[in-house]
Amino acid sequence: MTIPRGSAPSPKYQRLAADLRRRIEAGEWQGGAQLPVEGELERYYGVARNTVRLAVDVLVNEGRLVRHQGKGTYLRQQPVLDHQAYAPPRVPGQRDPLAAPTEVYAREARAAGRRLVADFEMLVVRAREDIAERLGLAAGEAVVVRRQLRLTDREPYSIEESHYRAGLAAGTALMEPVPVPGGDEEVLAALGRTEVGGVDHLVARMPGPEEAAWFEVGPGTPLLVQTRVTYDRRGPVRVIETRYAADRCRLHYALGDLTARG
Amino acid sequence: MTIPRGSAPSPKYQRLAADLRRRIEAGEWQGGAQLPVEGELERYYGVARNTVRLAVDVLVNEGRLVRHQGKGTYLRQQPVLDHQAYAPPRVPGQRDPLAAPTEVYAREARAAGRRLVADFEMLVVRAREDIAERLGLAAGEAVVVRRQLRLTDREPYSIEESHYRAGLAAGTALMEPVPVPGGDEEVLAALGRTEVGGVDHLVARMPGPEEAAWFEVGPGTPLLVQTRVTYDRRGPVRVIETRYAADRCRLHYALGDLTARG
DNA sequence: AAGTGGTCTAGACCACCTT
DNA sequence: AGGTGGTCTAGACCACTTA
Repeated sequence: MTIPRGSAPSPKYQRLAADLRRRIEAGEWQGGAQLPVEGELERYYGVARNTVRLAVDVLVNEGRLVRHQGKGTYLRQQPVLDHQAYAPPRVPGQRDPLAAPTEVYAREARAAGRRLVADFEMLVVRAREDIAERLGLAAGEAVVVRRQLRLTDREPYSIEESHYRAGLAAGTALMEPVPVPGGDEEVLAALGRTEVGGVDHLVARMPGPEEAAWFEVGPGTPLLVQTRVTYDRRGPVRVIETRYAADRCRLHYALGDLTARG
Repeated sequence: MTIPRGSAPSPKYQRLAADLRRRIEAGEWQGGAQLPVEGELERYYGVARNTVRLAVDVLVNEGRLVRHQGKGTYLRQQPVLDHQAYAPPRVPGQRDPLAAPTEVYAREARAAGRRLVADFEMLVVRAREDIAERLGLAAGEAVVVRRQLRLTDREPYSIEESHYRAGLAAGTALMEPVPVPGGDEEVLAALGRTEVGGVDHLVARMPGPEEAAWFEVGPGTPLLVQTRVTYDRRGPVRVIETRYAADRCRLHYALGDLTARG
């Protein structure tokens, strides 16, 4: 047994995890480098293979390592893509859009030297309970969901879903299973329902199995979920829920008076 | 082997996890109820104990279950506490504070029927690289960190750290190891450095070992990290980094024109 | 003392990737 | 073919909680 005994946690696999964490932070392996294979760690630390795996599990769940079957265990590297979630209007009184058209994401990706593509889906479903409540609907009422699935350089990035009351979308381009060229805002404006205000709710949580599969994330990567309710004078217009793989994104909000700096 | 074979994932422990997930979602166990003990699952599904543990690991990492040594495995329940991270001024031209004094958190907790308490620490350290950059400092320059450790009903809730350039804090109440009664904003105002604008950066990530220990979270609970840089006309004033246990909080941002609704 | 989850071992075989 | 991580077993003992 060659594992350093820190003070507190006695379990062997935790001390092993702590030692690997220390070596990682000391920069022993750089970039997306491969760690020693399990057999080597087994011999080096003089423990059973399952103990090595328990230790590596800890670091995988912390988001530091990633395992690739048949290849090895690697340091994870995380290039993030920033997204401006909101900025107040530059000219007072002028309205900034509360929804970012795909073009905004594409521009942000381009600025980072990456290419963004998006798939589109339209579906009609019973509203989830929290969505119904925010739209002021009865539980189980139908909503139109317009979904954008975004990838940067083939890497899954976000799922954005706009939820509309079925009666609002009926008979408009919002029922078409294709994106509206100028963005859904254009349709809403034509309906006299221009969004002037909104509220964002932000939470982080671990993905469920379907989400983990779509985002291609294992344990150790949470989702960042942004839920925006937009309003006009008549009430709520839509709920936009956007889920991001948290290791690939950072959301920005500009606040207050920005003529200062920002 | 009594585990239902879904279609895709053949590994036994994954099918077992999927079946437990299904039973959880079907409401077989409610509230913070205890699941069958490992030995019982072992017999019921006809697998080895380690296989049961692998399956339960999956659900723990998804944040659905929590294990208590010597007691059992339980459904996790998550009462969240909402926090208004920002709202634009109600009267145009009037300034809303960009930092929420402890009193705001206390009021939000009270509204949820909980009691909030906070510990305070002041320390002088070399600035982290990203903090230095945002404050416009050279790498390794000293900063004053004023830290609020907040708990609701003894449950760890958030760690908020305000970072000030050492030269700014020198000779002021910001150097005192106690909270400023009216909030640090009062001191800044007296220095002629009233914050008028800011930018928030939001990310989610898994906690490191110290963070997991302080927040009393195991695997399956990410952190939500809010980093706010505030400005006045002369430049950046401070960086406020707030870390929340993501299962205990939800951040709100009010956007645009709120006279509409919200 | 009994019951629960936590740790650890030793070994087997499988699935995937590279050569 | 050989190496890597992935799965699974069977059994042992430890640590913590409750009665």
